[in-house]
Amino acid sequence: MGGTGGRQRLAGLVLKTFAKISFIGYNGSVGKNITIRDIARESGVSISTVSRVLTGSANVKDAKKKEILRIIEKYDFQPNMLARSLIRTQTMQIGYIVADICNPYYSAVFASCEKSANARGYTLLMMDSFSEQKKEIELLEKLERHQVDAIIMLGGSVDSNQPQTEFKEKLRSVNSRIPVIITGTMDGVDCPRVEINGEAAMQKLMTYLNGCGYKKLAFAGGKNEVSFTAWRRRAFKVELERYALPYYAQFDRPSDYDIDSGYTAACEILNGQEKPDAIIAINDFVAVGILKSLTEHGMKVPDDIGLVSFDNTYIATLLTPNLTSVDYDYDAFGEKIISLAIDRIEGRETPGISYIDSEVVIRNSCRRLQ
Amino acid sequence: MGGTGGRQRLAGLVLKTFAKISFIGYNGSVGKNITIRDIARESGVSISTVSRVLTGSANVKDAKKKEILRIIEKYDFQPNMLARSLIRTQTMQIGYIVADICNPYYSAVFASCEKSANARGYTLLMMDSFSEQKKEIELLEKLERHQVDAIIMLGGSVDSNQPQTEFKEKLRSVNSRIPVIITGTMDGVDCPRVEINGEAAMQKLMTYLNGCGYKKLAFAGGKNEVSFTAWRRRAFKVELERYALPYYAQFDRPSDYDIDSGYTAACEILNGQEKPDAIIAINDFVAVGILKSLTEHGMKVPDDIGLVSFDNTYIATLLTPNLTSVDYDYDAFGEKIISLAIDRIEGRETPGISYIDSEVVIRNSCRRLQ
DNA sequence: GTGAAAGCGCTAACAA
DNA sequence: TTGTTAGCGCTTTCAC
Repeated sequence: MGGTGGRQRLAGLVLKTFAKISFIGYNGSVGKNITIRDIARESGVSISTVSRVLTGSANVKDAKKKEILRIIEKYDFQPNMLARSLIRTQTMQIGYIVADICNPYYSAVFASCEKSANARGYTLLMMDSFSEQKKEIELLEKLERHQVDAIIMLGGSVDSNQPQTEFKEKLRSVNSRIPVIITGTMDGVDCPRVEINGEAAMQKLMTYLNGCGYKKLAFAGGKNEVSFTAWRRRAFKVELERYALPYYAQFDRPSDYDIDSGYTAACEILNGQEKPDAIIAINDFVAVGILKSLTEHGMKVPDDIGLVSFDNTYIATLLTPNLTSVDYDYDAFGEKIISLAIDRIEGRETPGISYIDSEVVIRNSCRRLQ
Repeated sequence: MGGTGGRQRLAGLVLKTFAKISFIGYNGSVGKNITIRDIARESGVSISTVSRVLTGSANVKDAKKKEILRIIEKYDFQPNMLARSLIRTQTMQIGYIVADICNPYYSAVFASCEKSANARGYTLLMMDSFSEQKKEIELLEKLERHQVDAIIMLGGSVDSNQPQTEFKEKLRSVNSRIPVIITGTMDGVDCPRVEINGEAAMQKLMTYLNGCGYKKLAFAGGKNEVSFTAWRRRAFKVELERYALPYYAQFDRPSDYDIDSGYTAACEILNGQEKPDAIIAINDFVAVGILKSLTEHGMKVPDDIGLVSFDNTYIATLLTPNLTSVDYDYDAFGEKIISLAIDRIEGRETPGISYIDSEVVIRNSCRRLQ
């Protein structure tokens, strides 16, 4: 390549020839990728000395150091991380596969992870799987090609309790070479898992509802194929028993995780003669749909009926009334995920499963019954 | 390194010695990074031949190709992109700096960009600047170190019309080496820009409102330091004149871009004797705050007052009533940004500025006045 | 159709 | 404290 910047190479052979004389590169600047070698030449030292000031790996005489830094500054030189990573066999990058970054729950967790990762010198390489299993497998491969130091997976297959042999096989294979951290309850794969303590969350919520005096509880509770959902449904029943509350089969509705699905579930719940006095939504989106349906049925929240949900995304504060919702400690969530990843990267032992705590954030969608 | 996988290196010298015999690596697997060399050896060919089947750059005899692919499959081998990128001086990665990924507007644009980029063989390297200028500068440097082929910036400094010399200088410097695409209206830097056509958006909205028969319009319109905001405010006044509608200074309020700020602005607007008959919010969050305030003032939307906003994020569909909001063509937005980036990467000419169209999505927050 | 060899930009022994 | 050198894993001439 000689004097040609790499970027110009694409322009083809003709340009390449030009380049040796004077290539007018992108934006009219002289196209030339500065390297450590150029810095060394202009500073009058060897490349190792430049490398030393770049990495701080050894002492360099102050005068030289100053001069080198001056030249680096002069060219706004940034060392090539590809080369560094190649030789260190460490990229300081962590892959991040998420089901849907537009979902506020996932973006909140991501933002928290990004902060924790950055604070520890790592960069996240985030990719959206759109919950497609084929895409998840592709992304695992892509991240491996990019030599990420670890991979984090949120949502999608790792939240499912269906078979999905192909995915598990790939996950196992990748995980044998790169630490993979999953959230969600997928088993049969030897990755550290971070999970919201769903039973505890449901317990806290039910304690609150029982304290309010609600007796006839409905649950728009997500799909049973999603494992965390199945667990919450189980916990819901356990808690009903604990407080000696009746279980109404017609109030226990499966749902998807979006607004429409909440709307439909609420319509079904409100269909019969008997009405619940409070509804639990599996997440804030479902609560939105429920609220719409309630409004259409002429029922006021919280006057006529209580409404609560899980996740406490900012959606809960968007609604009128503001929604009482179960909050997870998102900061701790991200921190836990990242520190697990780094523990694995650095060869430390990690617990097979870690739980994230939750807390009921009380707003205005329930009231104290007499 | 010999037989030791890079990842284990961190464990220190002791392990390194072990490694030569039989290193029990991560998760109990034998730690060894498979390389093209291993594949070549086991397939009985040279590394160039393996490289050829990996890249498809030249013909390889079918029998050999099959055997090589078999061995690749056997080890689930993924070629090291660091090495490939280093030699090709091209990473097929595009850096993406965004002000706040948790904001649904930004996450929608990002998701669209990600799809377009992937479809064209590129990967996005997304980083959150949290709107901090210092962080933005750091991220520009980081992305340059990572040798991204281009950089996209959304929100933060590129949306500001304040001085910010330091940032502009860095941006100019980076942009002389790597194509940088910005959204927003920052000038004085020679980057291709993609912008929502704010005047057209305001025009369409005002045409709609005028058609409904609204006469006394209020505008909770964001900060004037944000340049797209300033443009919209200007357009707002132009449109008032066009339809011969009066301008009420007390109805033209600055705001931030969040719920609370919308709430405050609405309170100020509703403070006086005179009331507007419709309020325009600079984005959906602000509309949420306005709606809260209206509800508290006992005003019903759309019966007593109209409410519209910009951005048409999913928030617009969360509210009751569903919000009429100006939608941008998000698919086209992402596609435009990415294709500009790739045009620049590949050395093609690009327009200095490209506009994105908008469209009023009519829902239930306005009505036709008599 | 294939292999040998040079080298992308950097780090880290090893020598001096 | 510094320079020389051998690679990291791959692609790509160049020669056969």
